[in-house]
Amino acid sequence: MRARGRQTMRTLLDAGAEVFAERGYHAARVDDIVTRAETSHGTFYLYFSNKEELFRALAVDVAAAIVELGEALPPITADGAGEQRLRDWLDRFADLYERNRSTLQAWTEAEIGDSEFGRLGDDVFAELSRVVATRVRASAPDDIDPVTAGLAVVAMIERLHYYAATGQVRISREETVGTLASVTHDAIFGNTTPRR
Amino acid sequence: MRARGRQTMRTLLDAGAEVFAERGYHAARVDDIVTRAETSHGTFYLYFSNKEELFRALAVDVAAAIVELGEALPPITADGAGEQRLRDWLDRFADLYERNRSTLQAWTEAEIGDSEFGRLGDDVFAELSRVVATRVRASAPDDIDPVTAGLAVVAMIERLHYYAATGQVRISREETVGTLASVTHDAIFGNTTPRR
Amino acid sequence: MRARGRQTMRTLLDAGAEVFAERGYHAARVDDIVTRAETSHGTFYLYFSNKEELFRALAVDVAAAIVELGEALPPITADGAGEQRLRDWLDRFADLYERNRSTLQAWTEAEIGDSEFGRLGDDVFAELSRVVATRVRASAPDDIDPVTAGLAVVAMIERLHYYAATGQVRISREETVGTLASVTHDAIFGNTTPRR
Amino acid sequence: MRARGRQTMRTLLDAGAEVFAERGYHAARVDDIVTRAETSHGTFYLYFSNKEELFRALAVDVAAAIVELGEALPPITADGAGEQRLRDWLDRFADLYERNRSTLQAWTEAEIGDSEFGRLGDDVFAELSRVVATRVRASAPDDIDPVTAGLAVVAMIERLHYYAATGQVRISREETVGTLASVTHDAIFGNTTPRR
DNA sequence: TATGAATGAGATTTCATTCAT
DNA sequence: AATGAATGAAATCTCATTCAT
Repeated sequence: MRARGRQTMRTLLDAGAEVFAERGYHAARVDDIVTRAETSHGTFYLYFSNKEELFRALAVDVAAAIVELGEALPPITADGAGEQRLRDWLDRFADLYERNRSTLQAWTEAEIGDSEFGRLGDDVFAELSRVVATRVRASAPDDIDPVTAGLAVVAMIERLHYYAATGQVRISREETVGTLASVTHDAIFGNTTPRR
Repeated sequence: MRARGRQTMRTLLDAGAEVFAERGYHAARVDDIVTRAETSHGTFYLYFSNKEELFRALAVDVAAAIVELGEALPPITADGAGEQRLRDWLDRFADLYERNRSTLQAWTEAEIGDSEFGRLGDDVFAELSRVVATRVRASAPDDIDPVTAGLAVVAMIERLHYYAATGQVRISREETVGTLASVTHDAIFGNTTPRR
Repeated sequence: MRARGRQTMRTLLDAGAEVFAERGYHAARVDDIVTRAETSHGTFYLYFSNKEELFRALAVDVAAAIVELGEALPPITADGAGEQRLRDWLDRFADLYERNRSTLQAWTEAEIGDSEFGRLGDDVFAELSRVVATRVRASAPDDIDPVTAGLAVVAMIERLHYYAATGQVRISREETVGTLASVTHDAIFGNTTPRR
Repeated sequence: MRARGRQTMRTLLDAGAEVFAERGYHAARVDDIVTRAETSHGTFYLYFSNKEELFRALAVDVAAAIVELGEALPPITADGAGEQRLRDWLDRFADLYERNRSTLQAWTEAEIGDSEFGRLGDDVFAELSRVVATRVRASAPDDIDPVTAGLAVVAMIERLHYYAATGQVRISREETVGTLASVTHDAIFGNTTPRR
């Protein structure tokens, strides 16, 4: 594939991301995508064998970015510095979510049955949960599984962003990050800030 | 509607719930539903004006049950008794999720764009979050919004069940409930169990 | 399937046979068939999952008729009575070919690669050849295989009708039957009619 | 056209012959041909204005070879020497069929409706039939048309090779040629070999 | 002379919904 | 109250051919 081809593919991917975000995965039509990309159906099928494959191409990239970010999660300590590091990391997560809002939103909808998306999503979540687990392990009570606890935290982080992104609730980015940092840190180390 | 009609409607609702669970809202075909219900297309449209309406009929019931359960959330105290009450409530939530697994799973997928499902889901979540917020308020640090924190917790609870239900991860019901109780209680009151 | 459904299916089969005959298997469009049958695409796919399946339905019937006719091939003797019986049988074959002209013509075109049509055609030819072989066996020279000779004769019969039917050559039905009877009988028993 | 151009054209013709043989005329894609020829769509249309023209280029050559072979059919006599000459000629026909198997196989499928291929094929068959007719004429009974009889024989020869070539039946080349020689000679002069 | 990319007309297929009985 | 049949709009996908370099 030459430069022109790569450019066309890029245009299609971008158009796809936009359309998926606007209309959702299922309601998105290949026709919408090619119209947005100002190209033809024929060209679309030159690069992707169907809508699902284009989505997978988007999802794979995002998955890689999430895993990479997961690996960058720093050790979290019980003190204020630890909470700040957590907050910084969550800020980067928010960046990533914002940048890939459309794909992540559509992912939820595509993730049904035994599609590959599901498995891809699993891998990402499993990886993230494992990383979080290593941070939780040090402090978790004996009777709960750190990996499950990690998964719960990851689920919370992802879903709150999802609700914020879809506009189902109206929360600012700062609020989202701040709340998650506080709740997560408390969940791990206990609530040490002064009560009202 | 006579007894026979009610029976037919019931059969269709049950069939719909199963098919939605298996294939997801979008992939579910009216044909799948009527085949499962051992009836005909004609009959389907005698009771529901379209696929969406059948789903709404399922969703409305579940939504009411969730709101009702939310209202039953007892005051949570920092001590062991408080955590036990939280655990008991989460147990009932697990019951509810299990009983309506199919609808709740499909809901996620249907919840896109500006459909009524989304709004219905919003109401449910908002209501639950508000209730949780009243419990969180007492202990949350000054700088975070209790409603947002409540929403975060609710998101965590719902999503972990979702992952467990779809089999994307393999966690037992006990583990799910236990972890959620522990993490949630810790998030609110701090981790008071002995560290390893 | 009720009476109405059977009628619709019949209409589609008839329309298919006509269209295949007129335009050939490959050039035939589902659209041509439904237009001819005065029905809709939707209805077509209610009865056949694609063009190929409709053709197979036609071909299976014809195949059965040919095999049945093959079984009716009487013992052929060297005398004039034998040739007359052969001629009568070829007349019935001509009837059958005429009645199913369209399908048999299209079959040639569809029969390529490893499609099921090919195998179906094989079975028919093999069966016919075997029957002819039993008649040839009595008189064939030692060094040739009666089944191969039977196949050769069957090939000749089928192809001559095909050429006559497609109009590639202009031969009357009488001429076709007469020539085949004479040539086939001679091939088996030797040319006993007076030379010019 | 320079040497390089001729080479490219040759490569395309060869690739076309292979692909037509494997997949049949209709199922053959220009894409298959250019991939096999390790060249591009652009180049294909530089040498042939369409798929049909490439096929015609192949067919014309084969047609000429068949006509030429037809003219080489020697006078056939009733004695063993005559049958041997016939056998030798059929052997050359088998050579020709083998060499051009791919094109001849595809030809059958392409020959539909009023395409030029049909007419090309007609000419070839007509020519062959006429030649065979001159050999048959001497011995045929009064009531059959020698040209029709010739056509019947030609049809038999061609089809038996076709069946053998497509692998629809499993006959060796020797068996094919032997059977055709025997049956054809018998058809013309009567069966003179000793009966079993 | 060669080619990768683009095209778009047209084919197939699906499926929610309506109809006639 | 029930149903089998029909519909057709809209979606997906294919591929011979043309274009720009």
